[in-house]
Amino acid sequence: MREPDATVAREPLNRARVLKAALGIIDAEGVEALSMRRLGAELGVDPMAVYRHVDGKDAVLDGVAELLWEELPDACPEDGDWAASLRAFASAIRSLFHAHPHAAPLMLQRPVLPVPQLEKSHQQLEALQAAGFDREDAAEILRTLISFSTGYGLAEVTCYALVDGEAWPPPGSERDLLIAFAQFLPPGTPARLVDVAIALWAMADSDATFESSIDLILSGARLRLERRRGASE
Amino acid sequence: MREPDATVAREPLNRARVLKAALGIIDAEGVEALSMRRLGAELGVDPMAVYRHVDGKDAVLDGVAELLWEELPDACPEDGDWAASLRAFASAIRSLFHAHPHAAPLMLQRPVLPVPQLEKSHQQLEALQAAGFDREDAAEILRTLISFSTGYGLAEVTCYALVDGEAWPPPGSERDLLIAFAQFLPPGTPARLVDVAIALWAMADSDATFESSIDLILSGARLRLERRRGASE
DNA sequence: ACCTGAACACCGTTCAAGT
DNA sequence: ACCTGAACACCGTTCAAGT
Repeated sequence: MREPDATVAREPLNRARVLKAALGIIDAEGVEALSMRRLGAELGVDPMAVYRHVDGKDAVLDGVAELLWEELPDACPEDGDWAASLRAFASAIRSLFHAHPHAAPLMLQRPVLPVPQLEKSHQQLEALQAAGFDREDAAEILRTLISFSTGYGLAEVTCYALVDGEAWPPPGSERDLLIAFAQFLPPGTPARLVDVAIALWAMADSDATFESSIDLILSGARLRLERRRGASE
Repeated sequence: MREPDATVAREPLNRARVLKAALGIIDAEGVEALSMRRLGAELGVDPMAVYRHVDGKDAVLDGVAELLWEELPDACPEDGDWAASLRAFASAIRSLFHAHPHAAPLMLQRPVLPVPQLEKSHQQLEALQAAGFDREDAAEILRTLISFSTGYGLAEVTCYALVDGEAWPPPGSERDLLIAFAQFLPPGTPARLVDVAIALWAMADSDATFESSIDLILSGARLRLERRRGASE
C-alpha cells in the first residue's frame, strides 16, 4: 500500500506553484528581482529543487507568460456579437498590463507560442467566422487587435515605470506635470520637448484614446464584412 | 600648448562609441549577451574603463534605446501631407524592428523618455497642427500610431525569434509550416491550435496587414479633421 | 533513486592600491 | 589626478558526493 497523501507536512512542489511564486516576485519587485535562488527561498525550498519542476530560468519566464495569457477571460460567444467579443478581448489584454505592469511585457517577449494565447485566439477566430468573415480576414483583424492592445498596454506601463511607486498620471496641475516630467529628461532639454512628452503620454484620456482606436479597428472590420457579403451575393 | 590630437594611437573612448559597440553586440547575439565586461573586451579596453563614460549597465541600455530612436528619419514636412508623413513614421518604426530584431524591443521598455523620440514626435505633432488638428487630437492620433507600430513590430520579431537563424516565414508548403510551428508547441497540442498559430502569425501578408491597419487609423484621423473643420465654420 | 550543496564560470559594481 | 584590477556579493547551472 502506498503512503496516504493526507499528511502534507509541506505541500509538494510542482510547476504551478513555482510559476505562481515567480509571478509574485515579478509583480512585487520586477523581473530583474527574479532569480532561481530567490525563487527557492520564496518557496522555502533548496534553490536547486526548483530545477526538478522547471527546466531553467528561461522556462520559468516562459511559464509566467503562459500564466498571464491564462488569466485572460474566455470569450463568451453566446450573444453572437463578434464586435463586443473583440472589444472585451482587447480591453482584457490592456487590463492585464495594468494588473501586472512588471510581468505583462513577458507576454510579448518570450519566443514561444503560449497555448492559452492560441486557445483564446481560437475562440475569437471562431466567433468571427461564425459572423461571416473568412479565415484570412478574421486572422488579420485579430492580429491587428492584439498588436495594438499589447503595444498600447506596453506604452502605458513604461510610463508608469517612470514614476514607479508614485501615482500615474502625476496628480495636480499642469505645472506639476511639467515639473514631474522634466526630471526624467536631461537638463537643458528644450521646454517644447517636455510639452511633447506631456501631450503624448500624460495629457490625453488614456481610456478614451484606447476605446476610440478600438472603434476604428472594429469599424474597419465591419466594412470588410459588408464588402465580403456584397461580393458573395 | 596642448598636445595635438593628431596622434590617435587608440581613439579615445566616448559615450557614442560605447553605445555603438553595445548595439553591435545586441544585434549580433541578443540582449542577454551584453555585459559590461564583454563591452570592454569588444572595445579593446579595461572593462571598468567603460564606467568612465557611462553610468552603468542600465544607462547603456537606455542609451541604446536612444540610439535606435535616433535612427528614425526626420519628418520631411515640405510637401505638407500630414497623412503621408505619419505613414512614413509608422513604417520607419516597424522597419527599425526588422533591422534590429534583438535591440528594438528596448525602445519600448526602458523607463525613460528618449529625447530623439520626443524630437520626432514633435515634428509629427507640428505637421498635424499645421494641417488643422488641435493639439489634443494630434497627440491622440500619434499615440495610437506609435502604440500600434511598436506593438506590431514587436509581435513580428517575437515570431522571428521562434525560428531564430532560420528564414521567416519558414519557406515551403503549408504542410512545412505546420511542421515548423508544431515544434514550438507542447506535444499533444490539438492541431486546431497549430492552425490558429499559422493563421495568426505566418499565413497573412504581414506588410499588407500593417498597411491596411495604418489606413484605418489615418482614415479615422481624417474623419476627425473634417468634423473639427465643420464645427469651427 | 533521490536530493543536497559545493563548485564553476560567469555577472555588475565598488574601491583600495597603485602610478 | 587618473586608471587598474582585485574583491564583493551576487548570478544560472552542473554534478559529484552523499543518503
